[in-house]
Amino acid sequence: MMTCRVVIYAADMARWEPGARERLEQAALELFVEQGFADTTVPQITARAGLTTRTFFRHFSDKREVLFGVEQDLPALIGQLMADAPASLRPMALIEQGLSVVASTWFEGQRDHLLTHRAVVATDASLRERSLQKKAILSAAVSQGFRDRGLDELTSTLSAHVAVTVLNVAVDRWLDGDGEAPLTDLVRDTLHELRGLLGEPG
Amino acid sequence: MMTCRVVIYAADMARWEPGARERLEQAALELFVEQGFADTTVPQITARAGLTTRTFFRHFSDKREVLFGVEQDLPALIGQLMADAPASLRPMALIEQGLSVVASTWFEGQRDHLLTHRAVVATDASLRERSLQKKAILSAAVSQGFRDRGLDELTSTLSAHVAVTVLNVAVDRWLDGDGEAPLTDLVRDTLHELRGLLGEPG
DNA sequence: GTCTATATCGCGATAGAC
DNA sequence: GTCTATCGCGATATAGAC
Repeated sequence: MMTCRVVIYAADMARWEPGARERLEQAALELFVEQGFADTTVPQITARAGLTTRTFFRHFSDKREVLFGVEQDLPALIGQLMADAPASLRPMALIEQGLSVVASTWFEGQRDHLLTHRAVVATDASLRERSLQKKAILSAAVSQGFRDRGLDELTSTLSAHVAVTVLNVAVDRWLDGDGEAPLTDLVRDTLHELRGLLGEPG
Repeated sequence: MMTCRVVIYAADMARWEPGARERLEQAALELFVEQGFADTTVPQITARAGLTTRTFFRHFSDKREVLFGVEQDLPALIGQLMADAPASLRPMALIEQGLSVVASTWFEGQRDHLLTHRAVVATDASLRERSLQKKAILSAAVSQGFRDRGLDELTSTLSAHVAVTVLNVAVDRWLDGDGEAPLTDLVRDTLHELRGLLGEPG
């Protein structure tokens, strides 16, 4: 058995410590780093968090989801961002500007945590799969944002793919690098590279 | 790879009815259409195919995978296609040409089956997730193909994303439409739209 | 081919917040 | 009182071990 952080649940105390969800997320991440995702059971996670197995599944639809709780707000935030932008902005201008904002408000300062997170996700196929789903959800939100701005279906879909791809590629470059270059610069550069690629004769 | 299947069964093929894999795929698809993916158990599938549960998991790593057996060869085929193409072809030219070939050799004639397949996948979140993984595998293969042609990491990654996105969007348009327009035309048009989008000022 | 772990989820009871 | 979070028990199917 590992260290069971048996946090005091004395009779006179409140029945539950607050922040069950956060405790589950932290306990899970710790255990995944220590022993791997597949070798960690949900009962182990809940034991460390001082909760029961049943409670885990009320907070997270499955074992993988405990690693992606933070990303849940990103689609809504981006939707807001897109709705607030001037209606006159053309798609590519909105993408460039929006990604810059997201890079500096959402990702900046999270590099260490993202490195840990990415390393854990990389170890397991089912986690990589879930990670892809999160990106698809983001893409769908961006696409919806474009449609709400009056763009047609096709342009919205393609614009969303461009935006999410550029962001993902830029984030990966950011994490692979030494952390010196700001993510915003890498976003701009990645977008520039993509433009150059598409501009070539074909 | 599934080469192990061939090796194991080759020695004593007569003992088994041939086409176990195909029977499992067909039985599964039928049952998924009839009662839904989640409400269909692996024992139900194997019962219809006249096999045991254990056999199912020898052929498919999990229940979802039975729907994606066909896509298994696509990455290798595309890798071959890219290796055979003239070294002088620029990335975008290769994409345009390669997608045209794939559209006419791989997808053409499969529209009805793809419609059924897409409808089943759309009903279940875990299937949509697996579908995304297949697309990511394809993207990785394309990216590798570009790297093998001497392109740098970034260009390869972006080119692969462009190729796979254009193909996926075009296929979706093809399936959504009335089937009159050939997929190759939709691929060309989708690529043209993407070019126009990226060419805009930003 | 058999056996088993454990992910996942339905149900009823309970405890505290409001 | 209602509402929500938690617990405890139990059932089933997937998926992997032997």
